[in-house]
Amino acid sequence: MRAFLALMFLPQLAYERTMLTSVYQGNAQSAGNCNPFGQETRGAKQSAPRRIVVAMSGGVDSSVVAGLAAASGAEVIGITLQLYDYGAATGRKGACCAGDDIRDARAVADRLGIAHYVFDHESRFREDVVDRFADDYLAGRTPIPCIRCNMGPKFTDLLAMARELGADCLATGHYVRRIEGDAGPELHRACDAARDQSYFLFGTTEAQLAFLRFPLGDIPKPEVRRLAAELGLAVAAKPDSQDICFVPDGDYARVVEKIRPEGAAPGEIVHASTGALLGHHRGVMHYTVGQRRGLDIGGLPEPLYVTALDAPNRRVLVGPRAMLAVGRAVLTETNRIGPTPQDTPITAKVRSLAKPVSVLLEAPLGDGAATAIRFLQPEFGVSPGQAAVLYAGERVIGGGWIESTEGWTE
RNA sequence: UGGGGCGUCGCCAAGUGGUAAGGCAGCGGCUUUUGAUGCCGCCAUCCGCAGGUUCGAAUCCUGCCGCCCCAG
Repeated sequence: MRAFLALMFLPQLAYERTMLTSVYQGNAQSAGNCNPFGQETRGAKQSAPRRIVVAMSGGVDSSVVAGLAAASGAEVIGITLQLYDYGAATGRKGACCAGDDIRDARAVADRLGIAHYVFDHESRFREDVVDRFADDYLAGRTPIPCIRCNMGPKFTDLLAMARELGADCLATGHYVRRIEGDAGPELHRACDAARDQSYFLFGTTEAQLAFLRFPLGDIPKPEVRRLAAELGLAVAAKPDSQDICFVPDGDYARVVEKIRPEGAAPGEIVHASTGALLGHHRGVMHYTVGQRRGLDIGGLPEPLYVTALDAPNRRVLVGPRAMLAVGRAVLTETNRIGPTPQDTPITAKVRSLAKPVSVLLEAPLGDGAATAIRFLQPEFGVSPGQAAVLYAGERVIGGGWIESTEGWTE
């Protein structure tokens, strides 16, 4: 209510409120509800939340979520987790949750007239995300810290804080849709396909999903920026975050080496099929399956790609592109969201930027169990440590971590 | 030191008189809330060195240097 009053006294508010209202109505049409923060039960009476916690990273997206929450009339509490505090993060573009971003989040909260808390989450983030990130690379895997961050600091820790604060829900700026289905809340791809972030949220449990709200799932990104501008938020033109937030300049290897110096142990580059010694490398952590650049091996008629990493022996295995074709992948730590369809085709994404491809699921998902997927067409560049996210149409039905792969055979 | 062959960008390699292809590697950029892939751009004023012939040579001639093979 405080936020609502604050907005009311802003001079240009009349126009803003009209515009915001139209956004809600747009939501209502596409998602079957009239309040992006409420229980999205089809046709049922809405239970409007009275207290909303918004995860504020300091970026445009979560700032707009805070603005939408404030305009809904609920009491809004913005929370920013300070995840790391590298000096290099200050003033850097594309970062989040540190330095200037925390100040940006605070400024947005002030502008909206909502409460804002910053919690020091550095040690937890380091353990759950950064250290694990480094260890994965040392083990020859290619980690996705953004997914670990969503699963831990954001959807476990921050969500718990929200509950403790008596919130009715936790809203984030992820581009993904939460739709109330017959069997409970479902996770769907964002309307703005180019912005869809469902890949990074496969680990969301059903219990977490019940408490989460993603108001941006129905809104195209340009519209979000326009909303930010019309709300008078200073972050309206702030560059999108990209790369890994805790890696200052895209040089992730430097971060890994700082945490685990042994990651720089050199080794051999050998041909995956002939075993021939082709060169040397300066650490397995510099490579991932499917990678072409950085091998520094010339003189061949066609390029070489990394086909596998043999961490125990510190060897990088390489071969022609054809050797990257994968037919099956074993998944571990699987999560299931909603019912797994029995007669609907299942597709999988093995990386964020990829069209979903048809797969067969060999065993049930969920509860951390292991299973495997079989690709109907060869899939290239599948790396252990990455996530395989499964879809039934637009709905995320779960996913798991790629433990190992098998080559494609006809 | 008799015979033969070869020396063109980091690597492979086309080009045998008309003014240096291409591939690999590398570098830069685009794309991208993971790592990659992909795409685009850049990358030998110079062809082992020194002379000569010619309007003009990496391409012809001579010498030297280096490497390889065969023969000792």
